Amino acid sequence: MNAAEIREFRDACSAAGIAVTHQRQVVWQALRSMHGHPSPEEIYERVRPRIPAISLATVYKNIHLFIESGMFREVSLHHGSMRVETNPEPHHHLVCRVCKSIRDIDAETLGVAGKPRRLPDGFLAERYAIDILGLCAKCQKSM
Amino acid sequence: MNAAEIREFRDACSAAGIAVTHQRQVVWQALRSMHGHPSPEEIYERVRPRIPAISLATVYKNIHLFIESGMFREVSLHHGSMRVETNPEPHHHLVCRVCKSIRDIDAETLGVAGKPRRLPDGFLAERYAIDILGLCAKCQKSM
DNA sequence: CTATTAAACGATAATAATTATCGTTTGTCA
DNA sequence: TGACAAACGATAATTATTATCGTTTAATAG
Repeated sequence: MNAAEIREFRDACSAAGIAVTHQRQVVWQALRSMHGHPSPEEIYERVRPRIPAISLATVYKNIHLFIESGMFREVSLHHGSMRVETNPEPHHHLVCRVCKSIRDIDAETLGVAGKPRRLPDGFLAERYAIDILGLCAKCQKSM
Repeated sequence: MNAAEIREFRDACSAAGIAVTHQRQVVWQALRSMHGHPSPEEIYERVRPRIPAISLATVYKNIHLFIESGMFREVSLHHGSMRVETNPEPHHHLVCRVCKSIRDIDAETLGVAGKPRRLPDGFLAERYAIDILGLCAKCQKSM
C-alpha cells in the first residue's frame, strides 16, 4: 500500500471516528484490491495470508463499520432473510436506509421505464427491479 | 376462499405440475391475503390459526415451489449472504435468475438514469439501485 | 372405487451466516 | 507515559434455512 492510500485510509477513519488499527487497514486494502461482490468469507480468506491470526468476527465488524461510515456499500440492502412479494402489480421499491422499511411504488408513478438500448455479453433482460434508496419521512424527522 | 380463487389455485398447481394439498392451498391463500413483503415466519404465523399442526418446513417448501413456478416472486434475488460492493463507479447489476451471478453494468451504458418526478409520502431519494433480472449468456445456452 | 406409488407432510437434526460475549490487547489523547 | 475506551481473538449463541426420514396423502390406472 502506498503513502497516498495510507493517508486516504487514515483520513476516512478519522472522519468516521474509528481507530486506525492494523487489521482494519488490511481489510480495507483487501476490499480495495478485490473486484466484484465478495462475501465476508472471501474477504477473510484474502486477509488471512497477511494476518494469519485474524478472526472472522473482526472481518465482519470492520465491514459493518466501513458500510456504516459510507466507505463501502452493500450489494443488497435487504439480504437478511427471504421476503415474498405479494403485490402482483408492476412496481418498484422505496427502501429506507435507516429503518430498512420497504414501500412499493408503482412503475407508472416512478416513470423510469425506458428499456436499455443493448445489454453487454448477450445478457437477456426479463425485468427490472429498481430500489430507490434514501430516507423515509419518519427517519428524516428523527435526524 | 371463493370458487374462482380455488379454481385459479388448482389451475396454477396443475400448470406447475404440483399436487393440490390442503396445506399448499392455505399457504397460497395466506400470501394472497397479505400485503407488503412478508417473511416465511410471518406467513407461517398467518397460516397456523387455520392449520395448527403445519410445519415451518412445509411453509418454506411451498414458498419455494410458488417462486419456482412463477406464482409469486422474491423481493431480492440475492439475499443469501452479505456482499460488499467493490466497484466505486456508479453502476447497476445484471442478475442471472438461474446461476445468480451478478455482473456490473455502468449507469451510462444502461441509459435509464431519469430522476422520478416526485416521490410519495415525503420519501427522500438518495440513489437508485437497479437490478436487471434475466438470463446470462451461459444459462441461455444450457436451456 | 380401490390399490399403487410418488409427492407431500411433520418433526427435528443439521448447516450456514451472522452476531454476541468476554477476557485480553492496543490505539488515542490528555 | 498512563488511563481508558475501542478493538481484538476465541468461541458460544442465535437466526435463517435446508436436509433427512418415517408417515400420510393425492393422483391416477385399472
